[in-house]
Amino acid sequence: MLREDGVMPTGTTLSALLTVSGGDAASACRGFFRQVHAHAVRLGLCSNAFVGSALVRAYQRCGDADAMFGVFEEIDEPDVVCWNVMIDACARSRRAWRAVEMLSRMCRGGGVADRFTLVSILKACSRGHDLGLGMQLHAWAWKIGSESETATCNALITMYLKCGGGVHSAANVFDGISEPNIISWTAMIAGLVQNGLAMEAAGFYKHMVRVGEKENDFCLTSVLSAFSNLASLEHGKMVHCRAVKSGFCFDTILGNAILDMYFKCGSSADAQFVFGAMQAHDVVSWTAMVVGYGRHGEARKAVECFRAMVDGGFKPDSITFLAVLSACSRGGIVDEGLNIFRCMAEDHGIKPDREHCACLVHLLGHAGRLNEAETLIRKMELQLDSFAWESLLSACGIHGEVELGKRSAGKVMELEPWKDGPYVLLSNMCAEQCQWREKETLRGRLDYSNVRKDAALSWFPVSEAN
DNA sequence: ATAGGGTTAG
Repeated sequence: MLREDGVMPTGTTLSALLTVSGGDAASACRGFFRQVHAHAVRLGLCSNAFVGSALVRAYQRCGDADAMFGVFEEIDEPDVVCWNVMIDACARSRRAWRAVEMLSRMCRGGGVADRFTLVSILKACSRGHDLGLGMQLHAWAWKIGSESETATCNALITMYLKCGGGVHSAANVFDGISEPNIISWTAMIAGLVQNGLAMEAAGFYKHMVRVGEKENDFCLTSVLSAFSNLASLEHGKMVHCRAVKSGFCFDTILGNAILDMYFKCGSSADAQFVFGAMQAHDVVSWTAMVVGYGRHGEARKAVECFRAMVDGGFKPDSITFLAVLSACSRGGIVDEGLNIFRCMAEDHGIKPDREHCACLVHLLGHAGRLNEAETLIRKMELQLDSFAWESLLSACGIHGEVELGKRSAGKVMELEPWKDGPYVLLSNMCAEQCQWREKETLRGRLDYSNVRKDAALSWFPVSEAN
């Protein structure tokens, strides 16, 4: 409209345009942001601090890091707000340490960091798991007198709980907040769950409800992960009810957490119901369904779900593929699994990593297609990793394939000589095939090398990973 | 006129 009337937009107009069209689907706004950027270039407004910082924020929101750094460098004299916007954008990006680099550039240039800068650097610190830096930042908070300020404390709590600084330090910060808000409570609950303290997190939530703090969708998502970890269907259902009552249940992220909770608490029917009732799905929703069915041994349903997802135009990512492959592997659906593995690179452009390959080796191995499994490992150049070879070795044990078993065991011994597994598995295989002399040789090698078979403890809980 | 804290999938 402005352009049609012959009126020239100013910097104010442009920065307003960039901030108005924000919200959730910022990646869809990329084209629009570029148009505004082009106008700014034409009008010579890129050096303007307001336009520049709005452009940085816009490109950060749609995930275009290159453009983000590009527009920042065009700003003439970045003020503290420009630096803060840029530092925060870095902290949210995949390369969080860039935030710290930016901070030092800012200080070298004579800029003075403030409490907004501090919060962003804390965020970067949490993502980088740097407790040492985090504690220095805590000291800095005291220095500038924001040690009991809510936003600063919230960021400090997250930092302590994500960087392994101990629950006690986080709780201390929480107790020192003059006015804790819902974010403070959520930071504690989420952090406790992440530290394996789901019971404490649940207790914290109860306490929060008792003091009358009003929960929101973010908070309920964290609470759900606590009850999922506790496999407490009853409490999970209660949270689901609260989400429905408060109208939060239309949120996709919360819906994902609810259906995940139902799977983890053993009710795939409820999970399916929630999935059906959700207003919108994303990749996470679909992946959670595939994962859930797979865990419940419903491999067919997992595959159907995967197919429906692709047909519906959703783009599966590497986690989705791992989920569907592992469902096939557990359910013994060999050819379907092979097909999906093939289309992963060919149709979806996702390069299989070691876990995908290990999954497929397991799938082929257990179906007795041992040579195909060996070919796969060699083709994928996974020699540097013994994981796939171990999987093949155990399949050889099941199918009595001594020769291939020896080759696989040899690979494991070569790559990770400290492991006792291959010696034990192989010697048992030789015993079953009555190759007694080989068995004794192997046992002898086990004794001479530094490898010792761990003593078996019949009462010791065996973890799934072994 | 531009800025802050918390969330989901193996």
